Amino acid sequence: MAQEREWRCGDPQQQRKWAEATTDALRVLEGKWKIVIICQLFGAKEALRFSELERRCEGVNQKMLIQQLKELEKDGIVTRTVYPQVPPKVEYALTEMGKALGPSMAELIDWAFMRRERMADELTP
Amino acid sequence: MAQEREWRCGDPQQQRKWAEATTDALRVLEGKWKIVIICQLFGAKEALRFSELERRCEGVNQKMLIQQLKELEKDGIVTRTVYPQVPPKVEYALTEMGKALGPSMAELIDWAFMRRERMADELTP
DNA sequence: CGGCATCCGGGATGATACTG
DNA sequence: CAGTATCATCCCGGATGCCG
Repeated sequence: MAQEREWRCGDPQQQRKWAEATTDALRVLEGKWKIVIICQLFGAKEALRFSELERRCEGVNQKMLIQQLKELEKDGIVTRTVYPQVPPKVEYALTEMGKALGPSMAELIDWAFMRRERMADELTP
Repeated sequence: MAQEREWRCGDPQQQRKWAEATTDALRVLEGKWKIVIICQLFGAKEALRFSELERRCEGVNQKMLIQQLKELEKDGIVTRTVYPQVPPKVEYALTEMGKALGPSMAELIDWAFMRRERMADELTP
């Protein structure tokens, strides 16, 4: 949308260039749980507590979740807000840069549903 | 688009349901190079030779590329075509399921460009 | 020469117990 | 509740060899 897909041309030189750009940017999303985390934060439409995030990212463990959240925070994708109270409360939300991933995540979630439907179809033809 | 984003509602029960669906589907994209591979195949608009793919996925090594391609093939995302000739020629292309990831990958690539621009802006304000 | 397999070291990931 | 610490495991990367 923003780029009008001007990058999708046949010029090898140009392709090499955006290949580099994407590889570089995708490095931020590297890590087993990052896309899952972002999808969940995006779908929730609001900040999520650590425990809630942990519940939604099925199969993740505390250590990994914390680590990946730290990296996402460092890369400017999520914000971490601490509420000084007992019991402790920490919320995570998407930054502007993180929210900009929204369209992509939305399409990804649609794909997930489409895929699940097709998988179900194959079992009952 | 396909789902009209009907999944993006406030109902906790519903959210838990699609959280599970997405987590499950995203497992297919798990692996350090899979999204990069798909992005490159999508951007190329055509089948790519192994060596060409290797060149475009900057930083990958043969072993990893082969492994990830095998998993993607097993999960029905890419097809592998062998041309019996010397020197050997093997081409990889997206399946229908793989092409369905197009919109998401396109948005992802746009995000990559947007991010690169913003990173450059921060260095020269 | 291009595509692919195998062996091994190091770093990422996971399971569990523990703390403020 | 939200982390930290420790140790086991597995994925990843580099090097090397094979085969048409």
